[in-house]
Amino acid sequence: MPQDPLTSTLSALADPTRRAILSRLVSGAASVTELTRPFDMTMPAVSKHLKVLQRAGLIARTREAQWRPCRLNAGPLKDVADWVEEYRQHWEKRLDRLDSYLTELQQHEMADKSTLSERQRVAGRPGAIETVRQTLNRLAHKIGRKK
Amino acid sequence: MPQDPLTSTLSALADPTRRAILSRLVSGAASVTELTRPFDMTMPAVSKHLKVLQRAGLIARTREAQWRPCRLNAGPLKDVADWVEEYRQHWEKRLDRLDSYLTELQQHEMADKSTLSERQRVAGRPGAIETVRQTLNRLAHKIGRKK
DNA sequence: TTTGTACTTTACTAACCGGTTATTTAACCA
DNA sequence: TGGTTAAATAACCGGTTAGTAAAGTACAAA
Repeated sequence: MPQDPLTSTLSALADPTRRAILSRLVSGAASVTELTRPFDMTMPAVSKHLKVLQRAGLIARTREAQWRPCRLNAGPLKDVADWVEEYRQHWEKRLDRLDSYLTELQQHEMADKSTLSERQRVAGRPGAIETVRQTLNRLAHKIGRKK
Repeated sequence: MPQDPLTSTLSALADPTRRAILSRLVSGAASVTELTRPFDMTMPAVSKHLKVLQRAGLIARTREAQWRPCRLNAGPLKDVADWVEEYRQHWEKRLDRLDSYLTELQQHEMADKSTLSERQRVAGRPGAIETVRQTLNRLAHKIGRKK
């Protein structure tokens, strides 16, 4: 079952051994033996990691006599960078004070809602403050970071 | 066994459902029921995903009567952005022609090496071209992208 | 042609993952 | 009090993953 590219890239990266391999390949192509050396691990294990990286398109392999050197292919990392970039405004604390103030208000709004039994059914749907927050987010997206 | 933060963040992101949850939380806090709605999945399943996100520090949970609203915490995403940034020069094809030319040379170098049996033992250790490439990489790092 | 080197493949195991149903906890409401 | 709702927890299941040891493949060296 082929998963979408971003998922397979992130899965490949979600392993410290594989990230170390990529970081080694920054300084140039390397054989499997050489890639195995720094790890407390057998060669077949590294061979498997390489297959994962290859299926994610993060490395390319050629044939050179009895060696099968790997070289880095960073292309898929751009997708990761693009994905994470969407969240930059959320970790840079640009509008943070206002945002946490809205969070406060929102909690009170939810609390108020829950005292009205009839309204309970629509709990979880955006209220007025939520709407303000969304507008704010869109605004921040526009002015904060030009795509 | 607690894995390092970057690993647990990337593992959490390596699932389309969890990424969709994060993207939903951009527009504000949400209850588990609300987060479950868009998916063809039971609430316990989503609850598990939320636990993974929480352990990675990507969401925070509070208590509001019988609801347990989640809100986004993008902090750990900065680490991902920082990690991937190290590879930007490798997907932007700035020095690409020169790099692939060096790759060519390097392959010949490896081939030449393998004709000298005595030198075989040091196969995989950087040769002259590799050294050039490393210098080039460091240079590109300095001029290509100011941290 | 034999030997050695680099690597892959196979077969296996233990742990983990993503989902399920059923049960339990906790808060609100009538 | 007893009933309803939100969510978590427990127990389970099938598929995947990360490792191993051992056998197989392909090329080079002597």
